[in-house]
Amino acid sequence: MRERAVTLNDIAKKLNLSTVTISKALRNHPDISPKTTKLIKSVADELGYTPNIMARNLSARKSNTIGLVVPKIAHFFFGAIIESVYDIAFQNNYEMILTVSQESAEREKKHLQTLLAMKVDGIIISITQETSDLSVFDMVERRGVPIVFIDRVPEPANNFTTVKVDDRGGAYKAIEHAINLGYRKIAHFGGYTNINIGKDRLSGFRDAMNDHNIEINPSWVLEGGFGDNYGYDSFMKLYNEKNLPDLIFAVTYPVALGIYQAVNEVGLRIPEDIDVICFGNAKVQNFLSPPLSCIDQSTDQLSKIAMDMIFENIEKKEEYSPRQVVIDTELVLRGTCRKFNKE
Amino acid sequence: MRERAVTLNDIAKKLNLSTVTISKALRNHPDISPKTTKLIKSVADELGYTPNIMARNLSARKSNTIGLVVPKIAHFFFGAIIESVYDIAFQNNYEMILTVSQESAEREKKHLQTLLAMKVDGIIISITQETSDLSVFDMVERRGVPIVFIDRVPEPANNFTTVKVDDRGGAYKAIEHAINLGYRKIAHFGGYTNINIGKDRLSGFRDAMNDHNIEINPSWVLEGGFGDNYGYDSFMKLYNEKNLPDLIFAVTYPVALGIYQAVNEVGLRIPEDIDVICFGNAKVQNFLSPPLSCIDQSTDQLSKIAMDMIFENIEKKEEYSPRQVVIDTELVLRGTCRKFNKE
DNA sequence: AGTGATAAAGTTAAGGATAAAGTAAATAAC
DNA sequence: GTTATTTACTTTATCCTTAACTTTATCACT
Repeated sequence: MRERAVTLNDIAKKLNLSTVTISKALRNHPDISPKTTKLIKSVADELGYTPNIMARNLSARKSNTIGLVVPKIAHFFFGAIIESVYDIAFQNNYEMILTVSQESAEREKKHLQTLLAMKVDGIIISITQETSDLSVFDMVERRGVPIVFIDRVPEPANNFTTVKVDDRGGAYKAIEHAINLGYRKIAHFGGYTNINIGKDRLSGFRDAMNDHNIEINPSWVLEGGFGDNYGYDSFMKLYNEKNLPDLIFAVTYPVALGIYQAVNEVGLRIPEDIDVICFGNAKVQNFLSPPLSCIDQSTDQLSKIAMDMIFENIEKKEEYSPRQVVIDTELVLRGTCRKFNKE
Repeated sequence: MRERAVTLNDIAKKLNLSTVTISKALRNHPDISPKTTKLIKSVADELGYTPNIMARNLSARKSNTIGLVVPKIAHFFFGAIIESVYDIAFQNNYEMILTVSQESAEREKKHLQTLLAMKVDGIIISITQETSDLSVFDMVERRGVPIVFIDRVPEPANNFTTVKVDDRGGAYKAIEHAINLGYRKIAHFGGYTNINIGKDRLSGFRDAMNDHNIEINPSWVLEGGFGDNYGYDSFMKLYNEKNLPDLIFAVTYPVALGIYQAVNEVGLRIPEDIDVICFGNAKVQNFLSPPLSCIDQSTDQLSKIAMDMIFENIEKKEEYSPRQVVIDTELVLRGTCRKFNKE
């Protein structure tokens, strides 16, 4: 037996009141007397009323929903972002629509259109590796839907509201630390440089090396991915060329995982034979042997700031002007990149 | 400058046609002549029309949205479930609303109500550890909203549609394999037994041991969690008691990770000093040393079957009757649990 | 010429909730 | 005792789209 959902109208009929009175009572509107409100609420409870959110949204021109667009899910960083964005949304009585671009700019655009059509109140997005056409984002802004970029942001960013980590500074900090420990032969397995995270991490590496007058060996500066197979392949390439550095700075932790695997396979040891540090922190790094040191980028902080800006933007609307927030990274030293420094 | 979204009405006015004509044309309804349809579409394009999905949903009493309720996000298994459910939804032109119960039955209930209020067309859920009141699920069914349980299912399950892995069989297979390799001193770090996955994995362990006439050492059968700290603590407990088995069967892979960490800390080696196998497969297991063997439960298969059932149920509606699907597991041997068998 | 069928629109109502404006009765103000 | 203000509701209009029905025009056939 199917049960039709109870509507305001059903309650209204039962009590011989108008739908609007019911609506107001349930929203604690002062128009309605406490006595009636109480009565209405008890009847609503009894009938098992749940508001039809689509109708409410249509009427209110607001959905209490925020849309999230990420390039991937099954990646620790984005998993963590999704989780903390979700948590904050939930605490603020917002629902979240999750969409995944799978690194396709076309899908990304489609998702944004869908989110607009769904009348989300705000959008948080981490763009794809290949996103170059920024006009979609302008369109979103023209529609008056607040959009905040997180971690992977468009460039130039000045017209957009963005939060990201200090990629260049983080990389710089790590490399400088390594240099101070005595490392000289340092490689960088970098990502794509058309996206800020790839470019900035590379330039942090470069700057740190240059500032300390250490020559960069071009054959040690690779470029081309963020995944474990890229780390694996890159290591193997250098290994086969018998051209291994002392330390590899990996652009992401999956790249470092690929390195771990390759190192294991060829029978070398970390950190004795080859050492590794990476950008990005994931819980599993603790369980590797040795535990992997990294540059931590707080996903909680990123999400919190992004969501705060979204909420502020939703309230202010017209007067909100774009801003760019850059948050600090933290060097987390575990079992790698600790030369001369082992307890 | 804020732009109001273009509606059917705007197009209608511009062309001096009725809204309905526009609506029909854009949906390729045969009522409208190809010529007019073409004209309307071009104007819609030019004005940048996007349908208001909330209005459409309200009118159609259907949302093209499916709701997903999981206990956690930042866990490989659920991350993978989310990703593949999302992919299938996307391919079928559905959106996905993700909600996370954080293992709280109360939140779970609230999420289900929200999803109903949002008029999702179907719900996929993996229940919390503490869910005991099944009346919420009955309520969902009475509302005519298809609901499919995935992996963690209520018990008894006969009134519900469920997909899960053969937990008992998978555990049995692993233990039997270990016994055949010569392992005798086998421990089980189990989860909570009030949830099917904890209970069934334990009984697979028990049955395999009994069937091969191997006595179960009660002090090796622990119970109480699915997370890494539980694995860590449990190992440490046995270690301090100087009561270590040869092989530990961990109820989940995070439990195994905790074991890895503890083993490392006390300076033992896997698999030489103590060996591990776990239920559940995650990519990172390949990057551990040694790579962790496990019982693989195909998240893709689980999701695919769950979604197929949801779609079928959405179409059939009234006549759909609950069914329970159990899919097979696969033993994945990597670097652990391979005694006498090392190449 | 008159009937019927078909094509291509148009009209109305419904979906459920809410904002804005309106009304009647009770209370307050002077 | 008349006017102003509150209180507690009700009525109406709106959000935008779609299903179901109706109208008008055109053409074919007897």
